[in-house]
Amino acid sequence: MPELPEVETVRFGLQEFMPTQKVISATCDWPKSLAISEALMASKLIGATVQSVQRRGKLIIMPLSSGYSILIHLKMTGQLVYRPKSGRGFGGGHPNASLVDKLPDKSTRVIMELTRGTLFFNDQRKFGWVKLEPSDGLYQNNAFLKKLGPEPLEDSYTFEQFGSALKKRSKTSIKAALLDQTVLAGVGNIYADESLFMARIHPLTKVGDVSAVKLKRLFNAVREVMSLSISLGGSSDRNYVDAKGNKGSYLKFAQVFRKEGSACPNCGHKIIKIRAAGRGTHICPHCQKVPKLAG
DNA sequence: CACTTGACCTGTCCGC
DNA sequence: TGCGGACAGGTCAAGT
Repeated sequence: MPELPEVETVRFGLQEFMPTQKVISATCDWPKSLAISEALMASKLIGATVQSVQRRGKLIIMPLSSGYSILIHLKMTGQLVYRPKSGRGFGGGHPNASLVDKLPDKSTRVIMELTRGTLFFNDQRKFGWVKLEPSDGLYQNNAFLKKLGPEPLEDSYTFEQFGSALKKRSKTSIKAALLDQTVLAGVGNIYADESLFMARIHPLTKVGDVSAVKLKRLFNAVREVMSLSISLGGSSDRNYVDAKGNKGSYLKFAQVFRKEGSACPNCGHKIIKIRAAGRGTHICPHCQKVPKLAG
């Protein structure tokens, strides 16, 4: 579930704590979660200082003084939670003191000791990972970053970029195209469903059959939905929390996601759940209709 | 090449 | 109450 708004919320939280801290040690309970060789860890991670916390799509990037960058993908159930050493940072009164104090727990995969605190990478389903790659040329050399589409919330992102990326995917469903990280970066299942509802487009509509008016609506909807979610701290279903262990509140405002059986806020018809692009998909069958095929 | 499906995992929920 | 199976969803590999 961590999609762009959740990852951005995590990044924002970590940015407060991580820069200028030195990595003292890194240990893991599941080798795939910390995919860094012993030699690289010893020479480029331990003793290096974190310079900043960045995000590209759903990926967290932390450049180090060693010339390497820590890359972290949360995939579905990943959490990055920071705990300061006692007497600093959050203070005794912060609302998730109990959650943070319980770490590590059985889903903790990586523990990174820092100068002034500890970073926990928790990941119930073990799909996420922490890697280390050279900062120089990272965006050209990393296979994932190299083909990642534009950042939808950048001011420089245009409808023309959105439209031309979609032209190459005209035979696939609009939902599959939105989830394709090479079309645009950061949209996952929640925001795909929410923005398709906002734009009144059925998720199984072929990209080539979506009218120009609706495509423009969708372009705006993606940005609106994700901006709103960032302002609400993201979406917390089961697992997601931010760097301080706080949940996000966006799902309270969701119109269709996980709302099957309840009334559509636009027309009152019942929201239903279908399958599209291999994923559970939530629509209002009255507001979102597949266009009738000609002939 | 365009596109879809299965694998990677664990925890939860549902039906019997 | 226990057990099997479906499901959750980001990305890559493998398949059509």
